[in-house]
Amino acid sequence: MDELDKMIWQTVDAIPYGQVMTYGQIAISCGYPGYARYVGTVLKKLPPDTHLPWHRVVNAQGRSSFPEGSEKYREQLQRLLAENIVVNNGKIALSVYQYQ
DNA sequence: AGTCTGACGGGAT
DNA sequence: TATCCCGCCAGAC
Repeated sequence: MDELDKMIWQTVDAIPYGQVMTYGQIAISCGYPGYARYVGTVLKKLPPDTHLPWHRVVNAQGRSSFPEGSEKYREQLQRLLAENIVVNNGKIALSVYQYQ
């Protein structure tokens, strides 16, 4: 799955500022439908100091997949807000911010 | 080989 | 809208 890992990195790296993509959507665009969970495991392996915009990846419900209240959860929302993305009660309007 | 664990998703209720 | 439940898939044991 090393090739897939690279494709996922590239896909995430290509998400424009101010927009987001879902795990499942990334898996599909990489040619691996059904690999949403794997996208998550790949992002989890990223080094803490990565430059990849991992915060632009949310789940199909338009929410952060980190436990509410956790450090990562707050960091992701903070980064999204910094990109002028509106977050209502932890929810992001995919109809507005999802990158196609 | 069997079981459990996730940064998941979708359908049923 | 909110749970709940089940299918999904690689990886760690």
